[in-house]
Amino acid sequence: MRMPTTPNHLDQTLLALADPTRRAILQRLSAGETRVTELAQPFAMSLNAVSKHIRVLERAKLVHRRREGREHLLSFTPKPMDDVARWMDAQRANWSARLQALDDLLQEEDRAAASAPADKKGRTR
Amino acid sequence: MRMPTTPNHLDQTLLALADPTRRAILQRLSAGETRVTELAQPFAMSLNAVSKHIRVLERAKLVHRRREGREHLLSFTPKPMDDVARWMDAQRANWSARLQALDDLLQEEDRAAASAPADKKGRTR
DNA sequence: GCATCGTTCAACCTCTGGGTTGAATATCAA
DNA sequence: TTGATATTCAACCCAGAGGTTGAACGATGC
Repeated sequence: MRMPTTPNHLDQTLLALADPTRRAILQRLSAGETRVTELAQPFAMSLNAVSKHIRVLERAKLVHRRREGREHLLSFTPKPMDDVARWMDAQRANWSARLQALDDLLQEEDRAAASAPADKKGRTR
Repeated sequence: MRMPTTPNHLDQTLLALADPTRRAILQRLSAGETRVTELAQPFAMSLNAVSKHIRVLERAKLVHRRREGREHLLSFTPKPMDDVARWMDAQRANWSARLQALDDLLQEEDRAAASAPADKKGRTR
């Protein structure tokens, strides 16, 4: 039925980043403000296609557009990437916490086994 | 013409992460190995849909599957996320390096202006 | 005014993503 | 064997992504 679930910030940021053209654009922009045409120049695709990519990046708030006469100057905005970084850090913290807990548990068992050496079914490790 | 450009690792990882269901799956998995059905249980969608999400995560090598009888046990694999983190760090380093350079330049100009106070056209800031 | 430049809008195409349902496959339990 | 359980495969639907081309539109420069 395809509910109209509004995609959240992480969705849009990650989606925007999941394309090599758009990552290249960001890379270029992190070196400084750039016009649309200039930005499109190195790519083997129409200007229109690049324009669309830029809109995706804007939607994700990864780039900001400043109009100056007929030129549109794009610049990189790092904040959404910070949010992604935070999510990933939390995720990895979770993960390593669990590994640590597992490790603690194993050491606990080892100690228990050592103090009761009659136990036959030893864990292989 | 739709060239068959094979998507690289970053593409697949970021694409896999750009969906709330899949992020939730990873979150669950970072707490430990889980069966497919158990994993699907909290979601308001068919088991099949979740199965597809899992395949996307596998393609991105974010989860690993271990068969045990008829059960498939999924576990989280953090490496691809490390790669993403590295890319983002590089990106942000780039960005702040440029800001720093800009800042240095401005201070340089300020010093020049101070040592030649006759200059009329002062930068407004 | 008029041509040109920088950019987007609109329409279209094809491929993929996320979802469905129904059937197939493999394992377990009796 | 037979039936239940865990999971995928296959076919389909619809919306959206990524690309194209052609036209429109607002600044700029004679």
